Amino acid sequence: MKSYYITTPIYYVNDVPHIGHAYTTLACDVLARFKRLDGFDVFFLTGTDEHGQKVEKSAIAAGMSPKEFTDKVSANFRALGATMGYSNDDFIRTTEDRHIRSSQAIWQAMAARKTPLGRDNIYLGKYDGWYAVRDEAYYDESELVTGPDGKKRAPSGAEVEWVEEPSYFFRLSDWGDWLLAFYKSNPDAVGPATRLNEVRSFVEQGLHDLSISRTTFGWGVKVPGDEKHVMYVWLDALTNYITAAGYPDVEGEKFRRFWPADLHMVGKDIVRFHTVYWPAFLAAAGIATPKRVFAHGWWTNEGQKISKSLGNVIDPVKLVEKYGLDPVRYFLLREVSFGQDGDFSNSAMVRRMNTDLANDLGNLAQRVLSFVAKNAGGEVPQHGALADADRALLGAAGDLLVTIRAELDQQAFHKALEATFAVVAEANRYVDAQAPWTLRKTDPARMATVLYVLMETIRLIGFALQPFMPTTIGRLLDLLAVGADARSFSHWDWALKPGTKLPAPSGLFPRFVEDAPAAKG
RNA sequence: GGCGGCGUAGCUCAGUGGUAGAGCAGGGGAAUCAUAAUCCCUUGGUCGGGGGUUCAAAUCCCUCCGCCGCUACCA
Repeated sequence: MKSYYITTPIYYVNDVPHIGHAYTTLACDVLARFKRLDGFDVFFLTGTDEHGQKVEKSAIAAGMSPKEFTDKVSANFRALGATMGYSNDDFIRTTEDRHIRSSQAIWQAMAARKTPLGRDNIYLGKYDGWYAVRDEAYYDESELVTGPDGKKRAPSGAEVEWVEEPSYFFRLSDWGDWLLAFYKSNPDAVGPATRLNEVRSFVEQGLHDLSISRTTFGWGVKVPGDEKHVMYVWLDALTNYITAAGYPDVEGEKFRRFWPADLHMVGKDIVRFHTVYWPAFLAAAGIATPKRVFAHGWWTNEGQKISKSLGNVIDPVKLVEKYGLDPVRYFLLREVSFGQDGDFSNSAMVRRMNTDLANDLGNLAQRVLSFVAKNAGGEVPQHGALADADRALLGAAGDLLVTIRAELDQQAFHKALEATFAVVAEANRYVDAQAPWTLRKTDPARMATVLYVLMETIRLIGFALQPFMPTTIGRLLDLLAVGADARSFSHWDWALKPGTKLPAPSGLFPRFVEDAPAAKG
């Protein structure tokens, strides 16, 4: 059985879950569900990133130990998973023992090996720079401004001071040529293509060595052999992807089956960590690199950039409460070309719900199924010989699997949905052209064939949409009396059996009607 | 500043040399199985401005204008 390993980033516990987190994991969930239906042995991973100075400080501020704090906030992300219907197979936390072992192991593997230029991958140096205590951040000399009092200040206005601390470094500067060769021989390693261009030009500028340890705080993975240091959060965080695959047990069945990962899904803000640092870390440790990293875009809210200070953060839980889970899942992956930025607006959401889901798909199912219930005895109709129009429609529906498989392998969710809804539209045209309400009087046998063709088409549409809207489509397949054991793509060509008793039809995608503006007073 | 991308119908976008396209929105009609849903027809663009190459350019080249992304160690 072919394997498929897909990951979300691990989410930083200092954040409150928002639409961005929900979106990334949703995209992975759809791919994971699709691959399972398509016969793959899927490993779908998400989790939380729990180390670092900010977490330590937040815990103190909340009057908790870091462990208590992270237990609490990590649970918020698990809760989001339940709300959104995610099907992840594992949920990793970087504070787990398995991950600490794994992080220390990759450090040692990197330390034991040489760069392409024959030098040590890791060396002890000192990390220095202009540090703003207020901002808890380092600034480059070029960013600083000197005030009238002669003091250097950060762009934020905070005073900076020159600080030095001992730090281990990763000799990233030796890996530039290797990375460029990597991109060249693996053009699919980074998507969309525009991100690959950016990353390549970044690497072409030349790479600096990377500080990979800190001594100024303690909430992290201890550096093996020098416990005054904790590992740089990104090295720790990225390593989660191999931890969950069983690292350092590289001979284990799980690691051999799932590593290298098929896809790391990320937001566009963390492309560099995943396409420069991560491959370099892995190569330095002698571990295979992931097959693909895909970066999606950001959402705006009613045309406005989303920010905490504007107070327009989108809470996915509220969206689901208002519009329902499956419509939200559909909208997020249909509305924008995946990889691009997109805008969330109430009007666009409602338009998708009512036009695509209620009018086109929901009404197609309803008009066909209720017609069958009333005029075909409430069972799968017995079909006769197929006419050209029948074969055309069934052919279009049958082709969907090949189409959406190809689109989803390129993370083109919107195109997969577009292709599927083109068949929905074709089916609606077919209903009008065949007019079963007329055939009922003139040619009942032909009517039965038409209804059968429509039911089969709806079954295939449902199959294609299962990963996107699992709950509602599950109900649709129930209405078609497709057994739970007959819904994987190995049953794509399976056909409905005439005479099968059908349950009473019921609506699947209600129209969304805005609440009437509440009368004041 | 450097590198890259974008600017096509009211809106969102497809279209990389050969008589301008889709969806939604707008207008008209048909049908009546259905969640007043569906189906058909239709209005609408000097393809950001200018110049050039070519028998022919949204599509190639130059230039100008506007917008956006990246340009390192916060997750």
